Amino acid sequence: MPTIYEIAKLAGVSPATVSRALNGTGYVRAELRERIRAIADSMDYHPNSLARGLLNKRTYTLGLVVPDITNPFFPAVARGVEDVAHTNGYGVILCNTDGNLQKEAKYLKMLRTKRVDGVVFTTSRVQASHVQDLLNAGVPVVLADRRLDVRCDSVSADNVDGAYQAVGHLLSLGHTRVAMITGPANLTTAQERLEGYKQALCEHGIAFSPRLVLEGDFRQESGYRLARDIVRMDPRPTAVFAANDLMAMGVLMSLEEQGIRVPEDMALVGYDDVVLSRVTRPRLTTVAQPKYEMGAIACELLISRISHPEKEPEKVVLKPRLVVRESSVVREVEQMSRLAMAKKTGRTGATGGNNRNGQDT
Amino acid sequence: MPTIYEIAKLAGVSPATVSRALNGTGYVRAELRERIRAIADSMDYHPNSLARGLLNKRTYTLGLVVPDITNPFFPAVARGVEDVAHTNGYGVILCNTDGNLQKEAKYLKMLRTKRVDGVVFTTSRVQASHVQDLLNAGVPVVLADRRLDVRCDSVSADNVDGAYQAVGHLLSLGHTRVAMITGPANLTTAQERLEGYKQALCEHGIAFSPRLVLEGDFRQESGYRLARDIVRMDPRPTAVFAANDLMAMGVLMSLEEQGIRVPEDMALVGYDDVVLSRVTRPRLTTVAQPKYEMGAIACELLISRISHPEKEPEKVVLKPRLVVRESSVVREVEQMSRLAMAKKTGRTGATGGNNRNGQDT
DNA sequence: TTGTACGCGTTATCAG
DNA sequence: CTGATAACGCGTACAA
Repeated sequence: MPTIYEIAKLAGVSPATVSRALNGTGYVRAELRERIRAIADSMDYHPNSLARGLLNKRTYTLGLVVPDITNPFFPAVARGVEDVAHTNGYGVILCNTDGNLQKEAKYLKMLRTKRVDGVVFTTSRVQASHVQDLLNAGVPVVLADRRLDVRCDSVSADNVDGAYQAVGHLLSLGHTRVAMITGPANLTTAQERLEGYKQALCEHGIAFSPRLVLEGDFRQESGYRLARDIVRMDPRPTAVFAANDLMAMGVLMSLEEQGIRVPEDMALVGYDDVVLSRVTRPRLTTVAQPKYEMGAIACELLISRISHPEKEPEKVVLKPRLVVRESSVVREVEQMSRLAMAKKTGRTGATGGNNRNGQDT
Repeated sequence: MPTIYEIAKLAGVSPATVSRALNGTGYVRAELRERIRAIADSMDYHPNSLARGLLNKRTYTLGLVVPDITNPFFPAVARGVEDVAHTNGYGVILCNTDGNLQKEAKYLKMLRTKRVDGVVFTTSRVQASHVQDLLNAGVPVVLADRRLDVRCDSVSADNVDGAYQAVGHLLSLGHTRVAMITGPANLTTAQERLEGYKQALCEHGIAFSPRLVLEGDFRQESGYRLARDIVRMDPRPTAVFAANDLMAMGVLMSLEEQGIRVPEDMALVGYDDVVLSRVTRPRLTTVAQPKYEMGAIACELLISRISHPEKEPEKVVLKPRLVVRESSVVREVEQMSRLAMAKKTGRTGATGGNNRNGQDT
C-alpha cells in the first residue's frame, strides 16, 4: 500500500504537495498536479481513510441496525439507506440484532469503536437507553419505522392512514360487515392499524363492533386459525382486513379449504405488500409501505444531521399506498396489464435480476 | 470522546499504562488495572479503531459485495457472512452493485480506502480483473456462489447435483418425458443445472432430447410463456423441471390457466426454494440452496485467510437439497405436518418475526 | 511494574 | 505556489 510519502519521493516533492494535488485543495501548479496524479495512479494509490479519519474526526461510515436482514421487510429499507449513503460517499455497516438487547449493545460498542458518523435504527424493540447513550455521546441517530420517546430524527409510515385506506376501500365497495384480524396488542403498528379500521368505519357511519375484531400475532398460522372463527360468525362478515400479509395469506388458505371464494364470497385485504402477495391466487389487495423511501429518507436525515448537529429533530411520516389487486374486487383488469408488462422485459440475472424501483410499484 | 490520555490523567498514570491495563497486555498491578477500568467505564471510553488500525494494519472490517440485497437470494447469504464476521469481531460493509461494473469499481475503491481486511463477493457478473486487482493489492477475497478463473477461495453449491436430484426425483416417480426450462445459456449456474438434467436422464437410461429443453431467462414471465410450448408438445411431457423457482411459478400460473392440474396431469419441480415456493398452490417441489451456509463459510474462509495469507486456496462445494412438496407428488402428507408446526409456534414480531434457521429447512 | 518516545498516514497551519 | 511541522489516538520497543 503506497503512501503519499512514496509518491512524494517519486515526484520529487513534499508529501504536503502530494496531498494538495490529490485532493485538489490549495494551490499546486497544474502540470505538477497532473504528474502527481499520474504517479499515484500508476502506484495504485488509495488514500488511507484511517489516517484521515483520525485527523478530521469523520469516518464516512454509518451503522445500520436491523433485527434481521432475512426478514423480508428490511432488505428494501437497507437498500434505501445504502443507496443514499453511497451517493454521499458513505459506507454502511450492517448489524443484525435479532431483537436481542445484548447483541444490540455489542454492535453499538463496535460502531462506536469504529467511530461511525451516525446510526440508523430499524429494530423492533429498541432499547431507548441505547439510543440515548449514542445521542449523549454525540453520535447522530435516526429511527426508521419506529416510534420511540427520544429526541431525534425519525421516519415512519402512517399506519392509521394505511388501515383507513384499506378499510375505506372495502366499505366503498359496499361491504358493511368487515372483520379485522389485528396484530399483537402491545405493538404500536398493530394499535395504529386498528385505529385506522375504526376511523374508516366511523367515517362511513358504521358502528364499531368489538366482536368483529380478532387478535392475531402477525404470523400466517394465526390468520389461518382465525379465519375459521370469522366464517362461523352469524351474520357472516363479507370482508376481512388482516393487519399484515402473512395473516392474510393464512386467511386465504383457510377460506380456500372451506370452499369460500375470494373475493366473491369474502373480500380480503392485507398489509405490507410483501412479494408473496403478488403471486397468491387470487392476488392480494394490500397496503404498500414505502420501505425503500423510509430507508432513503432515514439516511438523508442522518447525513443532514451530521453536518448540522444542532438543528431541530425532524419527524417524517410517509403515506402508505393501497394496492388494489384481485382479493378485494370481483372484476379485474390486471390480467392484461401483466401480460403487457411481460413483453417489455428482457433482463437476465443469475437469481432473477430485479430492480429496486420495481420494489414498491 | 475520551482518549487514553484523559484516562491517564485522571488515574495519575501514563497513557501506556492505561493501554496495557485496558488491553490486558503487559504487566499492570491488578488493583491499578481495576481502577483504570473503572475510570474508563465511567467516562464511557471506547477505543479508537482508527488509531489502532493505523498502527496494526487491521481494521476488523470486511466488505460484502452483492448485486442487490433486495433480491431474495442475498439476505440469507449476507446474514451468514455477517454472523460469522460478528462473532469474530469484524464489521461488514454492505455494497449493492446492481451488477454494474462502474458501481462495483467505485465500491471497491471505497473498501480499499477504508482498508477493509477482506472482501466477500457474491455478485453475478464479477469482473475477474476487479478481483484480481484486489488480490494483487494484498486484499483477501472469497467468492460465494460464483465460479471465476481466479486463484482464491470460494464456496458454491453443486448445481449439477441439485438438478440431478430434482430430475432423478421425477424419473423415479415414473416420468419418462421430462421437459426442462433452462436459464440463460451464458450463466454457469444455468449450464450446470442443464448438465445435471442430462446426467439424471442418462443414469436412468433415457435418451436426451434437445427438443424437450427450452431456454428461459430466469424470470417468471419466461416460465409462463414457455409452459404453453411444453403443453403443445406431442407427445406431451408429463413433468417439467424449471431451472429456478420464478420460472416454475410462471409455469404454474400458465398450467392453471390452461386447466392442467399439477401434479396430476403435469409434475413440476423448481430450483432455489425461495419463500414463494412455500405458499403457491400446490406448493412447489424445489431444490434448496444452502444460502446461509454459503455466506457463513465464505466468511470463515476469509477470516482464516486473513491470518494465513499464503495457504492454498480452498474451493468448498456445498450440496443442495431436494425439498419435496406438492407440485411433484400426488399423494401428500405435508398438510398434517404443517398443522402440527403451527401449534408449536408462538413468537410475535412487528413485521412477522422469522428465524434464520428456518430459512432453508 | 511503569513511563517515555516514536511512528502509523494524513491534513492543516504557518513559513517561505 | 511549495515545504516543514504538528497533531489526530494508540501500541510498543526501550529505558527506568
